[in-house]
Amino acid sequence: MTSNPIRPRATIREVAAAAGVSMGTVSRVAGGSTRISEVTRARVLAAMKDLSYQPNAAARAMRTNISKTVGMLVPDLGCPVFVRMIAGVKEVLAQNGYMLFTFSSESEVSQEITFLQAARQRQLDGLIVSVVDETSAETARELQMMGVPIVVVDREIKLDADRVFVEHTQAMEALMAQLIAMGHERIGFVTAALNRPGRLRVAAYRNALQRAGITVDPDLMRTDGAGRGAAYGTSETYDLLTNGAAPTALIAAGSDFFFGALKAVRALDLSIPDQLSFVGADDTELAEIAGPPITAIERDMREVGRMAAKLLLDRFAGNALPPRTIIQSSQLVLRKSIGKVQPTRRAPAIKKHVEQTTPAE
Amino acid sequence: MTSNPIRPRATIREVAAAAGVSMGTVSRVAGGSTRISEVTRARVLAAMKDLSYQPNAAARAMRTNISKTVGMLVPDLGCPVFVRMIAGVKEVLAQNGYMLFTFSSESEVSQEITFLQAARQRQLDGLIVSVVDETSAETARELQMMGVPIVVVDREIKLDADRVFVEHTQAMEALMAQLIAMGHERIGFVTAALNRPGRLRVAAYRNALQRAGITVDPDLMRTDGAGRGAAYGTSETYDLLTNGAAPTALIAAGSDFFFGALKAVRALDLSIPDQLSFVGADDTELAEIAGPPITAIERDMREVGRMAAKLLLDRFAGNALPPRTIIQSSQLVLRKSIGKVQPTRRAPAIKKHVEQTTPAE
DNA sequence: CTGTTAGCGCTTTCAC
DNA sequence: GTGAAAGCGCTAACAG
Repeated sequence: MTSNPIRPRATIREVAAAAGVSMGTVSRVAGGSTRISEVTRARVLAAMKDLSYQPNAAARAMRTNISKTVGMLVPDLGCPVFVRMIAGVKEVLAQNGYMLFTFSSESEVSQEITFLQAARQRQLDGLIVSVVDETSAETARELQMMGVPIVVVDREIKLDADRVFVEHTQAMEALMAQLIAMGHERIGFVTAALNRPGRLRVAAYRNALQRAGITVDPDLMRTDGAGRGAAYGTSETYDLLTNGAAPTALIAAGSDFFFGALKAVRALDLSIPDQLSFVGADDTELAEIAGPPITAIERDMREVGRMAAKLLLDRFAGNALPPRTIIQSSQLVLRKSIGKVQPTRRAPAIKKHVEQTTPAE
Repeated sequence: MTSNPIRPRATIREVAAAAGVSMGTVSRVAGGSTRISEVTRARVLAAMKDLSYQPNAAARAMRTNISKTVGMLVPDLGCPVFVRMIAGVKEVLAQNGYMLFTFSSESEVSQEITFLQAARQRQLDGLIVSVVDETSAETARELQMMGVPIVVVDREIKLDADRVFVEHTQAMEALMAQLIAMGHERIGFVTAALNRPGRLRVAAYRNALQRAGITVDPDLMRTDGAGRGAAYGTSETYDLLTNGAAPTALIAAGSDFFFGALKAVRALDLSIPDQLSFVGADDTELAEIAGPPITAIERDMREVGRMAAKLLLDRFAGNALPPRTIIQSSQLVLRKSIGKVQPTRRAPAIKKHVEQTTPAE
């Protein structure tokens, strides 16, 4: 029990000396090799514990080209969708002795590039990525050069990689069918159509309307929110609800737009669903707890994370099949925030944006 | 522009050969040394780009003992408080060329230990930690052995390290004063008192009551939520509000208890603030957007993150002063969820827990 | 200003 | 079953 909190970290050489064996033997014990006598193994283990030895990962990685570390790139840690996915990834990875290195790009391509370069420098064994912008050539190039297995989550980019996709169309169509059945014809839609999820949802929105014989009013579609976050949800919702013929129902897809749109609805003091049917997406907690509980499109991102991790582990194990794609469903969860369209439509009272925060005295 | 996407990563030796210089020269260029002629620098840079060279971080770290990487340990990525702190830390670190390696322990000490060991193996240059449990001896031991600068955020653990603390007492006392002034005497309190924030808040709660001459009713205090998350908030709130003499006001401190408690209030269909004054903490977004907006204790965690990162960078720069402690204030943000106590107190109607989610047909 | 060289701590043949 | 030795890719003296 000689603990040396000051002295620099013990090396394999010191452990070897302490145990009276060679460095090679210590390495074999550390690596879990079987071809070691029980007595020496015990002696080495004791020495390791005594010196609180931790193998130097850098040295090991340099020798073996294996870091037992996976990198995960997400655009935003403030979005519950990604937080859940991270939890799922970590769950599977931890069971297999891998560490997860999570990085949020804060929705900036430049940060994304920085991370990918750092990942390459650190020889991460694999990557799970959900990029900010599918169309970024720079990101694509960086990804191409990684030289390690990659799993792409819910993004369409040209890359030799496994994919986990979410099925966005069905839930969106179910939602539209529901709203249309309730008599809604003017349905506002706030989202970002930059990437796969938004693109599919926009397509489903248009298709559903057309199929129902309802003219698509471009003014009701605010699908340019990429990179603008909750503020876009707030401003567009405010605009939709106060300018001209307001929609009778509003869909805000994406956790930030969901939040932002709800904020505008609160500021206008509209009652849900009496004055406005409101639908969110991607934030189960908010949907459950807002007053009233809000109908939303949701998906099991934890499971998506698990799947992504498994695909990656499979590659680590040497699987060399062509890229695979796994598809995970999403659900429409009905809550109290939508209702039949009122026969008499009111034009919402135009109020000023209200600061709802009063500082403590 | 000879790109070799297949070939393994270029080494410094290949770059040297391509540029017709020695490895040492390449290393100097990569390291940004000034003592290099402009012509050779240009040649080397060209070769690097051509081979899309990225220095091997493992090799570099092994040689220099510097990884330009900081580790950050938080208990829960689902808590907005930590997400904001991470953003602040990253902001400052990125400006100084450091990468941030974030790890969530999912409130499990065992995961925390795993991370700390991994951090030691990877020679992270420093750590910013918010531990799950201040009393965990195992965590303390692990931290002691790190051998690199550490900044502790809002936790009281015996450790030779810089600290950033949040001032919890004043906001809590301001809140209690406000509630008491509104006539509340039975004030429920749901939280976890395991760590510094909870402990201080509980103390402030008691003190405020005693100072006002109000007997502290232990049955109103549910301060054992550590590790039990939102479910604890829900069950205790439900219990408080349905058993015996219900409180007229309820404080749920901690983002998960805030959420959980609000869920119970929704299930009981109590109107805020008419039937119950309700106060949350640590989740500004939820507080802003719940119907009605909810009075809450909040703090600028992004700034806390910035401070923590600066303390760490200061140590990297060689500052050897004794440990410092920085204190960041917190605020009581008044919103519409609290009000004067009603002269006639109703006993809340006892209802069953309601599942509020109806699956799509 | 630039080339040469000796390791950093570890794993992995290859002998014994 | 164990030891000895050769590097992995890089940086930091030390020469020149």
